[in-house]
Amino acid sequence: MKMNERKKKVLLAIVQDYIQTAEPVGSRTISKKYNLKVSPATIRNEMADLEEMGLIEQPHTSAGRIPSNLGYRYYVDSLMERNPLSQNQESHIQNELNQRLKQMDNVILQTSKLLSELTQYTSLVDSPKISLNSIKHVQLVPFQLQQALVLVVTESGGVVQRFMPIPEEITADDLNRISQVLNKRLQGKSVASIRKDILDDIYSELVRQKKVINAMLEIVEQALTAEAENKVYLGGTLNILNQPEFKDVEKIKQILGILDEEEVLRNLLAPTLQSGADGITIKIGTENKLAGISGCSIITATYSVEGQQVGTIGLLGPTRMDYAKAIAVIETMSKSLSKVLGAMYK
Amino acid sequence: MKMNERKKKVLLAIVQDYIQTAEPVGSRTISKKYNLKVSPATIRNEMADLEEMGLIEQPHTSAGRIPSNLGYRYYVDSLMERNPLSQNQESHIQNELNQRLKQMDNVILQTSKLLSELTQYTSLVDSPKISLNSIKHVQLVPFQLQQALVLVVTESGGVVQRFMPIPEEITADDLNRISQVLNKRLQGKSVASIRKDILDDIYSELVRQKKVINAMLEIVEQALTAEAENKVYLGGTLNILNQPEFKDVEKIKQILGILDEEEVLRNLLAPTLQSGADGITIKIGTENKLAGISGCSIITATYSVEGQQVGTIGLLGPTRMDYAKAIAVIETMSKSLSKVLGAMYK
DNA sequence: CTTAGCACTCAACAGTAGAGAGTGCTAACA
DNA sequence: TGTTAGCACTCTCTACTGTTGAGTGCTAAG
Repeated sequence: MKMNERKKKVLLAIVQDYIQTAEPVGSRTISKKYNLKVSPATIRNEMADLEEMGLIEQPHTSAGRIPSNLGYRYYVDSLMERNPLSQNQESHIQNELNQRLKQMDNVILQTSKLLSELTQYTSLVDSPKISLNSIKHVQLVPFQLQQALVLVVTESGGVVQRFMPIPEEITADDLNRISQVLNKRLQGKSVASIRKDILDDIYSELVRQKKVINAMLEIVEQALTAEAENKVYLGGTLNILNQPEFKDVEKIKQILGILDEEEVLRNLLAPTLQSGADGITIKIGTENKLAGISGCSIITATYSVEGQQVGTIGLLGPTRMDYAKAIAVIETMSKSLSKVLGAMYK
Repeated sequence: MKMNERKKKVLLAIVQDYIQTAEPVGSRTISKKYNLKVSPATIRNEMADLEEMGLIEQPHTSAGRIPSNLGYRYYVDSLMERNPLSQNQESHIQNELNQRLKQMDNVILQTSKLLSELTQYTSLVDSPKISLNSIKHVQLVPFQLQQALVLVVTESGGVVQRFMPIPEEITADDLNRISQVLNKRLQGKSVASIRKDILDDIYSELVRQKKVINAMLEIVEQALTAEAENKVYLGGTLNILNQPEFKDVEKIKQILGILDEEEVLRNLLAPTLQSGADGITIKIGTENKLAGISGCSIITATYSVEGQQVGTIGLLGPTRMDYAKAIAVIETMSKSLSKVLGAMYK
């Protein structure tokens, strides 16, 4: 069976209409609304063919047709017009983003919010994983007897804090001195690159406090690897409840359960090999391995700093989502985000 | 109409049974299951009285009875046995809590998780608001040309970070010096108590950097008041979906919408005047002003450090919640939490 | 005061009928 | 050969109906 122009038009009409209405699309509707200039009967013939090809399906005998996963795929790959947002809309996003923030956490949070607001889908954004997460500043703050707060500021602007027990005999002054030495030696180094020679240097400068230093380095290492395991921000979680396909409490439970598990989200965002030239990946329906979201699609795009991909943003919606719009928005958004972050790291 | 012993027993039976089954309770059930030793007919008479008194109601003519809000209130105030958890269970909670954590954020988070796990309701915990949120340590970290990271550690162990622009001529050494001076002068002070004389001292020590210092103090102030506006942690948000009264998507949307707004949650937790001697407040059904949760009850308890109330923990469930258990758990939990926090602040 | 008996009410369920949407097939037409 | 009108058919959806069962309120007897 070959795909001719009219078949394409019919499929396009079905997908578009179904995306809009969430109702099966009948032959008459297509004939009238999308003026194909042929009668419903002809459309029906084409639809029978399309069904045979696996691109559309019938929920039940006397219903209209809805796109199959394959149908969406064909639509996304070949039919859909991918018109990027207009200059206007694009600069609107950039402005909005610029306006909303000052701080790292905030950039990500606001990106996520903006994404979900613009699309009415659920947005996922992971925080940038700056690969060379090296140390900018280390500080030991005396807290109470035998307890200190370890502060580590990373190159990426993140701050990690941990409490740490210290021996009684260490004074506040000691802590200060240790901080200074550590700073001198560790600044700009990534944890991985802290080698024995550096350690030896440190030890020789601070003979007495070897134990404290070791304990602390352990904490620093922990902290940095923990930070590297980046957080995923969610926006518009509840938007998904507005979709008619989620009228069932069981489904709601399932999807919200998934959104509650950060680990799972991280996997969802993990960009796939086959991401298009523009870094955009689209996973349709059952293409997602995860059972609970077989009725959903996920669109992801990566964002970068200085040409290096550092994170991913994504949109989660029903399989019947407005791909054209979602893609346009996410594309613009990833660009804007890259720009903002680029400026921050200068 | 007066409340006699038998009426109380009938009401108790109705409340308990309904809490368990979520089904209207009939006269026969009560007679059989709660062996009151009188016939259903007698029970029916009593029920008619109870209904007249507004303590129970009938969803429809031929259904059993369910407790009204007033009925729950009577139950909670006069009928319910408030047996605290056994030694065993109590120490279990304390252990569990001890085991789970090291760090402040963590204490609160884990408390919230534990609460919801134990009760299967949704838990709310606000982070402790240590009233004298004074400054423990201030640090300016040079970040890039003309940008520095301001770190403020508070007495409560919180760390706040902000970026801040700095004039070009200020060097890293300058920043260090400023940090040192500020630390000397500000340590132990709450923002409110930073008076002009302290400022003058600082200015006189750092004549050249007046502008930077002012900008920075502003940031510090902002940061601390922001931290004081404490975060509310949620646990088991989805538990509420397991309750049969939330089978309706609209209701789900409403309640989850509410749980999404931190501001609202803070209000829900705000302990009320009439909190009992033990610091436990119970709001039943429409006693909550907020429309969306008129079908829910909220139990809150305060927790304290060194005798001072510093925060609130709460449980949100359907009006038909297991008050006895919820109260017992929350009571124990607030004690445990106080203990853990007390130890942390020593 | 308690209880048995009884008529009554109402929700829930299953079954049925009719309407409406949409199809597939066939035969006629261009 | 492709297109179209016509028509029988299928299936969902809704409204209506009757039935069942739980539970009540009332009355009169114990």
